Amino acid sequence: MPLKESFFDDVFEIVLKIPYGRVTSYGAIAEYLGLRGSARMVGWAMNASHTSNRNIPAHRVVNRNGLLTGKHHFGGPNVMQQLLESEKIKVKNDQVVKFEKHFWDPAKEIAK
DNA sequence: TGATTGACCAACT
DNA sequence: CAGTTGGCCAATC
Repeated sequence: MPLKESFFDDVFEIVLKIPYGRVTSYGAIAEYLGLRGSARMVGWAMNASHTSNRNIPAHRVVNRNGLLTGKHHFGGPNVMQQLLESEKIKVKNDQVVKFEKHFWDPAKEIAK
């Protein structure tokens, strides 16, 4: 088991562990990795997710406000919202409804 | 090789 | 209350 090849792989692992109908935030992932403050890197990882061989449900990752900041990176402005609504997650005004309810904290759920 | 930017967040002014 | 700054790491110019 090699060490972390890169910061992105760790992010992908976590994102892949997000259960159906749940969402998390960039900051939560970064913080779980002990990189609080580098939430921007999580965004970069998401940007690279589409190049990864794995299918990364990046639509389950939103900003701290539950806002779909990266919706434009899905190939379309509506794609992200559509994907979320497909998982019974309601999105209104580019924002996840009841975000706190759908919020999935890796630090608590993964329980390393 | 140095400077800039990037799907963020929190604190400070 | 809104705009600015600092912070973190990696990739692009």
